[in-house]
Amino acid sequence: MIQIQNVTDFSLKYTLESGQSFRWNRIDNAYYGVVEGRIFKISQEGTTLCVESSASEDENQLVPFLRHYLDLARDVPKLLAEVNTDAYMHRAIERLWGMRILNQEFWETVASFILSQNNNVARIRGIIRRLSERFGEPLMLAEYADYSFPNPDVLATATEAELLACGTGYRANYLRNAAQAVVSGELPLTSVKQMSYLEAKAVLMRRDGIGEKVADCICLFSLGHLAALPIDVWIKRIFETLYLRRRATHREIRQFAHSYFGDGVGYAQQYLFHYVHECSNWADAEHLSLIELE
DNA sequence: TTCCAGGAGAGAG
DNA sequence: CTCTCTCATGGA
Repeated sequence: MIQIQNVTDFSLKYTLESGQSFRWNRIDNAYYGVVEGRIFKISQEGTTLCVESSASEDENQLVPFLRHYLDLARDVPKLLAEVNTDAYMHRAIERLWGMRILNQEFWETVASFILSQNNNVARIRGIIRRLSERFGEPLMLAEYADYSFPNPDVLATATEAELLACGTGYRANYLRNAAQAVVSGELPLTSVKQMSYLEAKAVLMRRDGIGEKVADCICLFSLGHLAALPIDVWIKRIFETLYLRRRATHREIRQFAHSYFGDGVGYAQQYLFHYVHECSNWADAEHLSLIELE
């Protein structure tokens, strides 16, 4: 067991349970998940993270890897201070203090958010679990068993029936086409990782099944582009009712959000998104009464 | 039964 | 450009 000390302004719970990763399971006080081919067991005690890995890696490999994955090197208090611009953001930041944006493996994030469209988190998790069981490699950490996320070449040769059996629904061909594009080099993952936010987003959106919202999720949750702003129905609703107080196009929301929150808009978005889900009675908040929009 | 879920694409206007 | 309809699936 390896410890990561002096981890301040970090919440393992909010980071792993805020809908950016679909691979973590909480058992008692610990989170089990598969990241890039090995199982991690992570628990947080104050400012200490206790980590176990199914791979035989020493502290000098594991700690830098997880610090990057969990975004621990970022000055989050400074970033949050910059987007703490109103009472509502203040509440979200206070409530979810320490939530960070993960830096997840690129291909898994591409595939996961292709599957996320018109879907809910519980079902997305189930689909990804079944895909991993069916097409991934088995892994063990003590008594805990899981599977690696399947590589593009495996999914590229899967039949539609096999993908449908995992519950992908009509997204099966989107997933397989993306996998084939990675294999063929049409979607060059390593070079996309080097691109700017807007370049990477444009390349991703050339794939069938990746629109603006999914591309932004990939850019934000995998590539570290904090200027990315995934606009789903809830983020749209928040900006329309709380900030703009009128119906607005995605373009208008995007423009407002960038001028209002600045470069850390992606982080701000994640706090807003998770806050409305954590507080399911968000409409009851006295300052956020639902406004009738024509 | 209908509605909804971290949407996207095709078609019409 | 915007609006509308449909897509597969399962839980509420």
